[in-house]
Amino acid sequence: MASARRIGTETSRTRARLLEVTERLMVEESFVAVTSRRVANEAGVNPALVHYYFPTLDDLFIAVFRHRTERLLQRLAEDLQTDQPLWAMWEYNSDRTVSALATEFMALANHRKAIQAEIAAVAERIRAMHLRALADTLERHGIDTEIFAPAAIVTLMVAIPRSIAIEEALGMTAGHREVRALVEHLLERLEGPRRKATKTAPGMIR
Amino acid sequence: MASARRIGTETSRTRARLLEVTERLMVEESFVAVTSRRVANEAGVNPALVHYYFPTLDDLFIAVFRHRTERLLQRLAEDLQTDQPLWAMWEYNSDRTVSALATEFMALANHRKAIQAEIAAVAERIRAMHLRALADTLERHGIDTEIFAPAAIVTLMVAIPRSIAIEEALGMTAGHREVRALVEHLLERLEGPRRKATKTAPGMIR
DNA sequence: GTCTATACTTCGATAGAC
DNA sequence: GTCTATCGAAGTATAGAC
Repeated sequence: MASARRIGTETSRTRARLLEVTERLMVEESFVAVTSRRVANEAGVNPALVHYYFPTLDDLFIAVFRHRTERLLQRLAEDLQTDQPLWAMWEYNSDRTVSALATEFMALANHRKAIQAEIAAVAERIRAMHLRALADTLERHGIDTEIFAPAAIVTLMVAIPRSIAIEEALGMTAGHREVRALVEHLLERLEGPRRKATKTAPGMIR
Repeated sequence: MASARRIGTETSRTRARLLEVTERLMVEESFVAVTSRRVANEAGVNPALVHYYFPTLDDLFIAVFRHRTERLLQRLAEDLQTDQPLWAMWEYNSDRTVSALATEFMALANHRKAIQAEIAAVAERIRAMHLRALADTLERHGIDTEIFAPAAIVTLMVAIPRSIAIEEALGMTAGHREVRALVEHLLERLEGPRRKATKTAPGMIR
């Protein structure tokens, strides 16, 4: 019997609030801002309570990651089951909250190895989902998949909006409008104009 | 008279060593690993000495940034003065040390506002250099600059290798080879095969 | 479920001796 | 130029009262 330490239930409202606060801190500031004291203050509770629900900070970070990931994977799976998977990827990854969180978690993984494996696994899983949704799309549109390999397209649909988001957070703007115009021009040529009412999610870049 | 605190000279060998160690820590671990104690240990000196050369950690980070930036801007300026500026941008940004440092400094800027302005300014300056070098290249090659705007191309030449570098640090590999092949195929069509002996700098990704 | 109290660690920074 | 010594702040984490 190692430890009889108590841990709060997963359905607690307070626990949910701690997750919210942590995620917000990561998006608005950085993962460095996430400390048990800071999270507790923002949530209006005592610091010790953070450790009651999440024994270590790694536990807290991983809980936030899983909580977010579940919702996102679900939404993404639905989005990809249309005839415009490329448009869906592009919009999904252009969501400001999505890209900001992804960036912070990747930076976090650089110095918390316990988290690295989990993040990489989910990222690869998302990439696989993307690839599957794109499997026949390119051939159907008569693309030379020798050069424009599906794996390359998928990687670009993530890489481009993520880099742009990072630069925007820094206050840079040069070239962003032009890149978006270029990509969307190509998407239109491939999949036609974006149909579906783009319910601009909160956190959308523009 | 606010403070008569002493500060070490800029030509000191110890100071240079502290800069080296800090940069290495940022590349190999993360900016979070940079503490006065850690830097001092790695450099084999006393922690107080770090504060002798760099009164605050912000001073240290900014010194590293400027030191690196000077060398890189110089190298970049030379590289761009050829007839293969796109190839030069691509290789420059594919340098592992360059992209890792850029990423860390951007993450650092997220929670040290004193540093944000300086980083953004240099980043915009580099982008402007890129743009200038590319000004006539695209038209000369008969590219439709209405769609393939120079600003978009430049942004992509930075965004793509940087995102790939971040993913690689995480242990991801999917799609990277294919993206490189695609981009380099397009670069060949535009500027011909890469000439110049690519003196693969230390830190090059592959 | 929440808080008080507290142990322990690490960090940034400074004064002053050598 | 470098080190010893030290302060105060902030961090993680735990035990135990309520």
